[in-house]
Amino acid sequence: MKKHPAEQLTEYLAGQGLKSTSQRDTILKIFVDAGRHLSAEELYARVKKTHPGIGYATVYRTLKLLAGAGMAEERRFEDGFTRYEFKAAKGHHDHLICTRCGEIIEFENERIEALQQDVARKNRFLVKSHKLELYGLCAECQGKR
Amino acid sequence: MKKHPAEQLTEYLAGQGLKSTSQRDTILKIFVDAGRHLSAEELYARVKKTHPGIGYATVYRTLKLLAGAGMAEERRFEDGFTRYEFKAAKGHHDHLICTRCGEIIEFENERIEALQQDVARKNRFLVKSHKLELYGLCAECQGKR
DNA sequence: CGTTATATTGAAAATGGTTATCAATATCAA
DNA sequence: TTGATATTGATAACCATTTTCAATATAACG
Repeated sequence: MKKHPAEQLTEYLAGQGLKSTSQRDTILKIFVDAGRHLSAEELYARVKKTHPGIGYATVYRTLKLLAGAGMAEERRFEDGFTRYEFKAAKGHHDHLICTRCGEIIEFENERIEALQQDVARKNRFLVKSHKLELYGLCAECQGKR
Repeated sequence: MKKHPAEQLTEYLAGQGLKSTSQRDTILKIFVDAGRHLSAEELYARVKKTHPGIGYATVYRTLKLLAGAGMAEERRFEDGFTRYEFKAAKGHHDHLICTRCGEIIEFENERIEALQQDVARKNRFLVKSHKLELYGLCAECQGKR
């Protein structure tokens, strides 16, 4: 049975001998509700609106914590920004990134994954993870000049 | 007729109304000779050995310049380091990256590229560039614990 | 319940890679 | 040569992210 993110976090903290705090719960909730691909700064901005008392560092720390707990993934896109993505139980996926408006579209393609394994095999390489990003213009932005 | 990198750079500089300098020539030569995937810091270290007078900033600036000239490509890998890759006339390729020893193996696979286009088409996305990186252990490192 | 050891917090300082500043210098067209 | 200007080296500035540290909150224990 799948648990709420909040419970997941609580269990993780207990298991690690760490403590539950209202800040962590708050940040997690806002992170999950916000959708995906948030930078620490963006998340902090959202947190600040309803919880002005929470500090910048705590947002950063919590994001790292969530990554450690396997609940968030840290991603560096080619534009230089590091963003975090909430990691539900859903499978691996890759990204289409619009370089004009910043939109990020997710996709998965198991044939590509299979071919990646072929490549790895030929190089006697053991793949642990991968990253595939296609940069260009989304449908919207192709019309604009 | 293909030109030496040095000539390429000279032509680019002249075309842009910029000036040729011994520092730029030196840095370019060392960059090209060094192989690929150098960080600015690594390149600076090599430059310093034979040309202690050349400054840190000049290495950074020259790398940016080369990127602007289309002679180098800036790449951010997931480990957080930005590296530059000398860009010869050779086609696009992707990377296998060993997370233990840092080795970087290049590969190309046109079937993967074709599938990427399929994905893009389905999303009405116009791909300008892409990045595919497989992280894991190289043959060497799989043996070690 | 209080107590207590210790994890966490917020604010601010520190860090690390990269870029900007600036006076001195080199380049190149005239 | 000269002169306008691009470039350089040293250093300060930047900016996102981390670390530090004293104050505070948490959770286990008595």
